[in-house]
Amino acid sequence: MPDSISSPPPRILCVAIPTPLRRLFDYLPSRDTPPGGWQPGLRVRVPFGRRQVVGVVMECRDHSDLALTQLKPVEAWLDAVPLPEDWLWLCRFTARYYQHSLGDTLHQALPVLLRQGRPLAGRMREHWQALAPPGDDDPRLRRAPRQAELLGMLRQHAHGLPTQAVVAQGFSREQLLTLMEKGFVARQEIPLSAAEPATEQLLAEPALPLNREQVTALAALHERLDGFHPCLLHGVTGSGKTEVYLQLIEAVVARGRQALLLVPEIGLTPQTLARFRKRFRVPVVALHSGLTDNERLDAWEAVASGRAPIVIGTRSAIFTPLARPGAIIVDEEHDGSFKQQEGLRYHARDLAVARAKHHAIPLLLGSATPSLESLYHAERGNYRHLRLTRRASRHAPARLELIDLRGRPRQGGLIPPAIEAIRETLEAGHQVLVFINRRGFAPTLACHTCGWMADCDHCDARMTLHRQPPMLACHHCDKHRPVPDACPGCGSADLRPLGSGTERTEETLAALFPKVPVHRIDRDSTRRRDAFEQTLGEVRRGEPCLLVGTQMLAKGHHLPHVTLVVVVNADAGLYASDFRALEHSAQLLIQVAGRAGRAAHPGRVLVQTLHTDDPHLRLLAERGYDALAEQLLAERRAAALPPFRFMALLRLESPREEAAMTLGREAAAMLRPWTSEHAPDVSCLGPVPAPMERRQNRYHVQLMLSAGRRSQLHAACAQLTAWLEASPEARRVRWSLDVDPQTLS
DNA sequence: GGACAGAAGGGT
DNA sequence: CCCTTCTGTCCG
Repeated sequence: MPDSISSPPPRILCVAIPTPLRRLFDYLPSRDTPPGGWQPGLRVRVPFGRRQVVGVVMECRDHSDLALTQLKPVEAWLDAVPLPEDWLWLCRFTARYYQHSLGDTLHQALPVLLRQGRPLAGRMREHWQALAPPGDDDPRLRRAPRQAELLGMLRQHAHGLPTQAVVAQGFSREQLLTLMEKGFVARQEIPLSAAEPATEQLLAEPALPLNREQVTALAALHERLDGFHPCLLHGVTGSGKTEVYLQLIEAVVARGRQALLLVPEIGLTPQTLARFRKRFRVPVVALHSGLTDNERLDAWEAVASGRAPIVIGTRSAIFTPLARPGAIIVDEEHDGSFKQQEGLRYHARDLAVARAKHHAIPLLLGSATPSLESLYHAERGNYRHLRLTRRASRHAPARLELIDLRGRPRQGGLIPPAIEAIRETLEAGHQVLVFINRRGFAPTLACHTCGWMADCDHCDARMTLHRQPPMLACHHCDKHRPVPDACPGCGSADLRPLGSGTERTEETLAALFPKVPVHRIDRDSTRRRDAFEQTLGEVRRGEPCLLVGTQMLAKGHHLPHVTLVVVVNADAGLYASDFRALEHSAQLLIQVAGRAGRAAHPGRVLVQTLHTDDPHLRLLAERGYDALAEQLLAERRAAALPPFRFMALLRLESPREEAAMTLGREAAAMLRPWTSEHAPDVSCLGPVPAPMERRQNRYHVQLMLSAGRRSQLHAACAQLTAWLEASPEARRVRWSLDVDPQTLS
């Protein structure tokens, strides 16, 4: 030890490392000090074990609990300026709330290139400007109409355009390069941080006129642009929620602030994006899965620097740093895709609430079928409840008509009255949507001689029969095998598909209505990236046709010529063990129903069910989603389920059934006495086998914690994760904690 | 989670 | 005897 009186104490850097370990690691500063000194939020490259990783400095201290000789020095600093403060806050909050490793959280919340240690400052961007004076009949362009068009567009932008904007208009970088060679345009490299030229006019096209309800909702939002003001915008399909978002964003941006809009995974369509880009003259940054790593970093930087005032993105966009936060909007807030279902199991909508509160800015949650959580908050007055009940079209939303499946012959899952309605609709020159929530040809293959069924070898599940291409596939693991010619059990050739999936219904409909095109829309038919958009484009032209699809079709897409929706089977969610199943299937039914009759014609929705007398289904059909939601909330209250109690689920999985169960029992045995002393409000249920215990040859077990108070649940979760991290048995079992689980499966 | 080390199994 | 696979350990 050096003389501690004469030498200043060495400074220690506590660094968050991308590892599941829930702790920080101490390092000595490198010899080279960053220009602004050491401070939290700087990325550093550090030795970790036998490799080098990128970490983030979280604290600068004078002491370490470890001996100095055990500490390694930082290899290099990667940022001169710390990562954005609001982003660091959000990552800290997320890691704490979801009991996840901070290093891992930061890592996931960072664009790939920043994870890899790429510098953030000093990035350049290509910028293109038209050079030549207007001379439209230049011989060098006469045979290149696209280039002429591109040049024309560039001339309209006195300040020039970045490559990204040009590509967004449907031109290519190659065309720009050709124009440069011909001397029509000049290329410039400008620093990304250079401010965008100021736009005097915010709007590129005027806002749409609002109806009275929209005016009231917007006025309520305008009144409170400062401070945390959560609002639930509860509006039926087609009532103009998007226009309210647009005009709220306009107000936010006009005040020099930024707006963040979160949309469900399949909601970020080119149409949606086009609507926002057409409205505003300022840049609208879109964050979706199709971006390259470079584009993603550009977008991140554009928003973090404040250059881009509007961001639209899916779940992970909640982690975009905002230089001047002005409002957060979550569209279709009930949508399941906002919850990440593996690793860091965060809910983007819930983080949006926390973030808006932290920034003291308005929060707008929009939905036609709000989650019970949000309705509960609205009822208690925690959220302001804004309603839009009127549709833009003249027609009221279509009623659900329940039709009885019992004792009726089915063709591709459809019974005669449904087929008859389809025929009438097509003959009237309209389009039909058939909703069936199972892809493949049939849910399984069965032997009619011995009762054998195509079970998956690796899961407690049946294999789905596919025809295109023919195979048996398990939808819970990636296993597939050829379709057997004879029963593997008894050798009989009498193997028959059991039930219907999208492929079979498509086939049946094609046979029943040979003159009408049938489009199937599911994950299998839309593998190719543009296939879906292409089909939708064709459907929007309005010729009579049949659409067969899974929930991909149910959400968000505007299908103005569909006047009949048939739901092949509404029963899946009615009697499921999962306590949210009813809520989710009601939301889905209403969403599907919303596809019918949006424009000139009224719509019909036929719902096939074996349970026409089911009280929940009848309530939904007769009195609508809000009435059912009211009822479900009362049931949740009586059963002490969320949103009346808070929940966390410990999931354990192992190739050996006993290993997971044993660890679950030990965890419960540790937790029960601990909670009775420190968190008496917490109850601990289980461990029990998960609903589908075996998946991909791994056994799944769960332990459920619930509490009336968030703080006590949180304390118990912290205790549990700490115990698991220290437990030697836990290393042989894969475990994860799901705070506010969306499903129990 | 990832990298590695040492132990265990199995084939030539 | 060597090579692959499994299991346990540590990470500052």
